[in-house]
Parts: sequence; C-alpha cells; structure tokens
Amino acid sequence: MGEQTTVAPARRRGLADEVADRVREAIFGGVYAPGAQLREVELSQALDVSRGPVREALLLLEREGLVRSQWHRGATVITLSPQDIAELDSLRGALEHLAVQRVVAHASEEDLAKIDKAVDGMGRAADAHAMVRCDLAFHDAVYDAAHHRRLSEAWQAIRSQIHLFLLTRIGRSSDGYLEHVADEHRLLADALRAGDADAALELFAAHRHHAAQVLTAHDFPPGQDDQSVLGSTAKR
Amino acid sequence: MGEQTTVAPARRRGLADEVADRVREAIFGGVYAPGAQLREVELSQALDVSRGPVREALLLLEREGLVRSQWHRGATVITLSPQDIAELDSLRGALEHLAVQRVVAHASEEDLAKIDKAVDGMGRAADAHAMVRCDLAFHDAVYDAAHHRRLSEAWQAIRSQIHLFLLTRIGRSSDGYLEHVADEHRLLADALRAGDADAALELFAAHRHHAAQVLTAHDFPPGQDDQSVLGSTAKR
DNA sequence: GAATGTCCTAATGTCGACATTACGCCACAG
DNA sequence: CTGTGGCGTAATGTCGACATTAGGACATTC
Repeated sequence: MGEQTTVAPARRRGLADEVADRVREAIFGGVYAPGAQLREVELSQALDVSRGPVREALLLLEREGLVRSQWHRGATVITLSPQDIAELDSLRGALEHLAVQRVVAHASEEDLAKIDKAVDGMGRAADAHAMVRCDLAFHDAVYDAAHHRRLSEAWQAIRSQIHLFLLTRIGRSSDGYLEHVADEHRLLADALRAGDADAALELFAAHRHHAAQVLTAHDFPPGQDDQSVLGSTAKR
Repeated sequence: MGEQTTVAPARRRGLADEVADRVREAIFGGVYAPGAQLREVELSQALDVSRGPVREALLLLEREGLVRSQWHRGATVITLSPQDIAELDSLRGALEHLAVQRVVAHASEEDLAKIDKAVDGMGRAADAHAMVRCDLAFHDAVYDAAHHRRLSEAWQAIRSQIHLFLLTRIGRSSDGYLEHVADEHRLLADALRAGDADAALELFAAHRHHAAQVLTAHDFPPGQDDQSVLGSTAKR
C-alpha cells in the first residue's frame, strides 16, 4: 500500500478526545438511542474519568451535531426529523458540489488512488454497519482529495449526523443497499478520475437523492421543499 | 419595527458563552493580535472566573475557527494566510449558493424586510468597524431567511474568520469600502426580493470576489488556484 | 564546537467538591 | 376537579488544587 512520504505528526490526544470516541461509538452501536440523555456523571463513572473531560467530549460531539445540549439540562442524542434529513441532504449537496469541483480541478494520482481504495474496501464489508463505515470512508477520501481544510471541517460537522442517518436507513430497508452501493461508488470514483465535473456532479446528486428517498418516502409524500442543488448552477 | 409573532425563548446562557463573547470582542478589538496566545489563567484572572468556563469558551471559539489549540500548548488566535482566505472565499461561496437558492425559493416578506433593514443599517455606520459589523449582519439576515439550521451553523463556523478577514481588509485599503459597500448590498437585497436566483447568485459571487481581491492582490499575483465557484461548473 | 542529555518552569490536563438550576411531586385553594 | 404554589431531588455549572506535559536553558560529552 501507499508509501508514506512523511512520518506521522505524532500528536498526542487528551482524554476528552478518547471519551468522545467512545461515546460516539456507543451511539452508533445503539447503546444510546436517539433522544437518550447523556449524563455526565454516568459517563464519567462508566469511563472512569472525571467530569471535566466528559464535558469537553460532549462539547466536541455537539460540534459534530451528534448531541444537543441545553442550559442545565444536559446533552441528548439528536433525533433526525424529516426536515433534518432534508437539511443534511441539501447542505451535503452544497459541500460535495465544491468538493467534486476541486477534486476534478486538482487532485493528485495519489488522492484518486485512495478514493479507489475506499471503493475496494466496500467489497469486503461484512455487514451493513461495516458498509456504512466504508461509505463514509469513501466520502472522507473525496474531501481529503479536495485539499480544503475548512471544507473538510464543514463535512466533519455533519458527518456523524449522516452516519446516524445511514444507520437509520439500513434499519428500514436493508435490501438493495449492500448490493448496489459498492457499484454506485465505483461509478463516482470513475467519474472523478475521468475528470468530468458535470457527470460527477450529477452522479453524486443522484447518489444523495437515492439515499434520502428511502427515509423520507416513509414519512410523507415526495416533493420535499428541498430539491438537490444540482442543475440550477449554470443555465441563467 | 417588526412584530414578534412568538415570544423570545428566554434561554439562559452560562458563563462560558459570556467569556467567549468577551474574548471574541477582544480579538476583534485588537487586544489579541493574530498569532497571540490566549492563556487560560490570564483570561480567567482578567474576567474573574475560574478556568473551567474559560476552557469551554476557548472550545467554542475553536468551533468558530477563530482559535487554534494544540495539546498542552494552549490556544492561539488564527493567522489568515492567502490560502486560508481562498478557502474561506470558496466555502463561503458554496454556502451562499445554497442560501440564495433557498431565500429565493421560500423566504417570507418578513424575512426580506429584515434583510432590507440590515442594508439600511449600513447607512448609519460611523466607522469601518461598524460597517464590517453591518456587513456581517446583512449576511446573517440572508442565512436566517434561508430557514436552514445547519446551513446557518456552517455559516457561523466561518463567520468569525470572515470578520477577521474583513478587519484585515480595511486595514489595508480603507478607501472605497465605506462608500460602495452599502450600494453593493442594496443590489443584493433587491435581487433577492426580485426572486431572480441566477442574477442574485452572480451578484453575490461578484461581491465575494471583489472582497477577496483586495487582500490577495497584495500578496502574490492573481490567478490563484481557487477562483470563485461561479462559472467553473461546466468547462472541466 | 556541535550534539546530546538533564533539569526547570510555565503552561495545560485532570480531578473532586461545592453552588446553582430545572423538573417533578404533592399539598392546597378556588 | 382544576389550577397554582412550594418543596425535594437530581442533574449541570463552577471552582480551586493537584498532576502532567512541552519548551528552553544549562551543563556535559565526543
């Protein structure tokens, strides 16, 4: 696999980051369902740390939009309403739009290789949960290839929510996901490598729309107020 | 002024938010220059609070991108490199693109009135600092009118950096800003009210490009790798 | 003389205890 | 029976003290 031209920056992380990771995994693992309260003392006892790092970790998770905290009422796992999903879809669209443009414009062969590698990983995904992780890893690779720190941060700010969204999705309609997702991402990767911005943009938009439909279709009729960003860019 | 259809949510804020506000103002006021260290004990003594809220406030400021903190090395005010400005410009472009679309699609008369009001406020701006605040208030109003919580949050994540950018800008070329900015925003507001998405999009893009040029032009020749999102959609 | 190892200092990271707040229960007046 | 008020409890908000770490100055060695 890829040679590492520079050594890893060897940065040390505090307890807070560790705690944030554990809590995040717990949420994705179903330990804390959406809407559940995350009590500081409970977490600090369970993880055997003081409340300080736990507080800091909850702040980090709030930055990711995974939890919502209010004054003197603690933090709770978010619940994704249909409107939330529409928001995630449209915002993700805006971010990916920029990301795809930048990848097409100036991504190195190494960057593209990493994206391909992410696609390859989907073939080895055992269960749906693993596939979701691969799905996100693919998009991570795309944002990495865009070489845009703030864009990646903006993606990170909704990544966990998308993760939760995808997990909810496989809970509702597990069929058709495992089979088609790998092929779908292969198309995306190929379009990026081909350098065809418009084609890639359209494929990414279709990819998102396809994903969002599964959930919203069950809650209320289609025709959401928030259509994809695609197509309205140029035709003035 | 506008009738308030619902009472204010009356939410209480903690000390951390208060501290964050003070520190933010101090940075914008020039007390802490870009690159300066923000020591926790120093801040806690100056504001007469313990280090807990100060730590939390620094976390919040880091979420806004105003501060960068490293393990056991504390927080420092960010310094905006030309690349940073290019990143801010392009990301802001992606966000505004979505915002303008949504405002044109479904913004109420009340929303548009607030935007107009923000433009009116620019006429009464005494100095450049006040004008910068009005400038940001205008864009705040636009994002509010978009009625997209996560989009507003994404804007908040770069708002303070844009603020810093605009302050740096008036430090370099103070002429031409105070006179033209009000008119420029009036055009933006009118385009939004007219409901012409494409025209508004183009005006917003020109507005951003015009702002970014002032700074980047001094540092190195034009032709930055990161032109505005507008227009670069199709030609690959 | 340059490189290396060791100590010191000043900052952040972490902890446990106390203060403050919000929510629910229950009594009670209307 | 309904609405209001007070109280108790359990959580978060805040604080000060201790532990840990990074960076620099100094002495040491080859």
